[in-house]
Amino acid sequence: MSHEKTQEQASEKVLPFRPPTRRRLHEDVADQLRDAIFDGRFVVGEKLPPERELAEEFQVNRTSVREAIKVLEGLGLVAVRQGDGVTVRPRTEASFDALPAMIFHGNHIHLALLSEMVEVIAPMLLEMGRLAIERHTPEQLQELQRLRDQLAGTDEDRHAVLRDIVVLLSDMTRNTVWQMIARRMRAFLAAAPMDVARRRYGRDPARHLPRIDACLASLERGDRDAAVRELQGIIRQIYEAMLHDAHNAENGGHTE
Amino acid sequence: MSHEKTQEQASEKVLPFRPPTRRRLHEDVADQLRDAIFDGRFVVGEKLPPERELAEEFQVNRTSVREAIKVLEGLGLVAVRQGDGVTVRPRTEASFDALPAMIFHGNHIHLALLSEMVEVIAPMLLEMGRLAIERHTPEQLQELQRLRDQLAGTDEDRHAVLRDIVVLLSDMTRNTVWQMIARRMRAFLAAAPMDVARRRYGRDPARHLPRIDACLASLERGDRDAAVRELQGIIRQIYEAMLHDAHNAENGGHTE
DNA sequence: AATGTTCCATTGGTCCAACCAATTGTCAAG
DNA sequence: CTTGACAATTGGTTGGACCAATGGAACATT
Repeated sequence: MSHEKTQEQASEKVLPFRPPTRRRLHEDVADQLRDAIFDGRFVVGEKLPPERELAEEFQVNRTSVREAIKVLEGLGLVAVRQGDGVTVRPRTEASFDALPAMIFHGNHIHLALLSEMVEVIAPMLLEMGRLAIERHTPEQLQELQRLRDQLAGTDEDRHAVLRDIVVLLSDMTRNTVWQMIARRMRAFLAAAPMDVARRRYGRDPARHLPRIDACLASLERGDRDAAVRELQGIIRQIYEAMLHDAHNAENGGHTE
Repeated sequence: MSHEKTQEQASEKVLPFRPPTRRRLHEDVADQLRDAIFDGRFVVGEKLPPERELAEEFQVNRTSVREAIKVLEGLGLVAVRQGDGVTVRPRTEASFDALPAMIFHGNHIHLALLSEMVEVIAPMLLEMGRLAIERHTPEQLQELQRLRDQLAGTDEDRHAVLRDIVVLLSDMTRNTVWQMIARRMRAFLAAAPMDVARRRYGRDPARHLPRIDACLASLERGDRDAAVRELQGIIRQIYEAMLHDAHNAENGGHTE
């Protein structure tokens, strides 16, 4: 396994160092345009200013603007037509990959959309876990135990551990597509500035430990149905907590 | 509703005209490179030839190569590092949007991956339908009836109708994320040259009509649980048929 | 021998200044 | 009113130049 040497190993033993991620001009431009679109500064169907104008506005070369627009096009946010211009596409046509930015908007959180996202992710996790319980190998189970212990530890970034668990679950399914989804999910969760909700409500991933242990125990007994039931419990717990937080935040002032 | 004028209306009354899809150079380059990666002509971790070399190879300007690489980067297929080069990333890091090309490879179909895809899509459709049954409006139900009749009709492209049904279901969920997923799904299904399997096995979307009618009947009786059960039946039918086809094709020669 | 330093070729990032090509609206001819 | 030619607008492509980061090789230091 694990011939993935690119970014996989980086999250093997995670230190709190963030990669210097040198920023390229077109990325900056793309981000600003993206935010402008989500802000509603450009309405759906509206045209962006012509490239030459944007280049002048951003004080960069037209090339950088063009590359930025390539990114937006890839995200499904705009449609480009020669001779006509660049028009904003409806949100529902956007790519999955655009969701993090749609939801986490600087300091602001799009709570309604976050709730909908959770509503989608929850059943996905359940199905993924169901398959994982069915198809895992002993080695993977051992690895899961290791992560469980990390979650109990005090030095670790527990949220990072939780994300790794999700990825491990997807590996257990032996399904490439689930693996892809889980990795995108990890990116999404990592991008989430959930510290806000966490600090306010004092959530800690470690609170899932009892249920996780119960699930693992069921697995070792060979009782897969019981394991699935426990899994359902865990996911419902996470699901309801997130919705609850979102609802509270919605009523109790902004998340800034 | 329906302020989405970009591509929504196009699929409203679908004529068998395919848009002239003006092809840009960088798209062609991107496609070729993408295929080369999926073909294994570039191994994971390997570096692509430098931009200048590729430009010469493709007989295009370096700019076009760069824009192509932006696209691949957006799909999560490659990682770009200044001074180092462009390296191929592991498949599991790829974006959802890369899946169609990963599976439908010119004349060839990646059957194993297609099976895994179906395994993922099936439970998604089920959950989507469940929510749709819960939350639909009378107008949407009426629209669904209309589509059902189209499916029974003889003039329509029945597979297109089926895709529209999926999108309508997602609209019924009132969940933006499901809507996004469904629209990407539609694109995926539309890109699928399933004619192959269809012709070989004589599948026709209309064969789902009895179950669809049963489901709609349950809904009108107000019996949502029964409707969900019928829905499960439909999805299982589709699911098993697809897996069956894939398995048969795998054993019975190539799909070319 | 091991380690740290300097230097340089390679490679992506950005810029500029043209010109090509498609789209759209205008306006005159029919 | 319709048609078709024209011109302005806007994205697409090109060639060439220079900047900036990386990684390895040669070299110096310990």
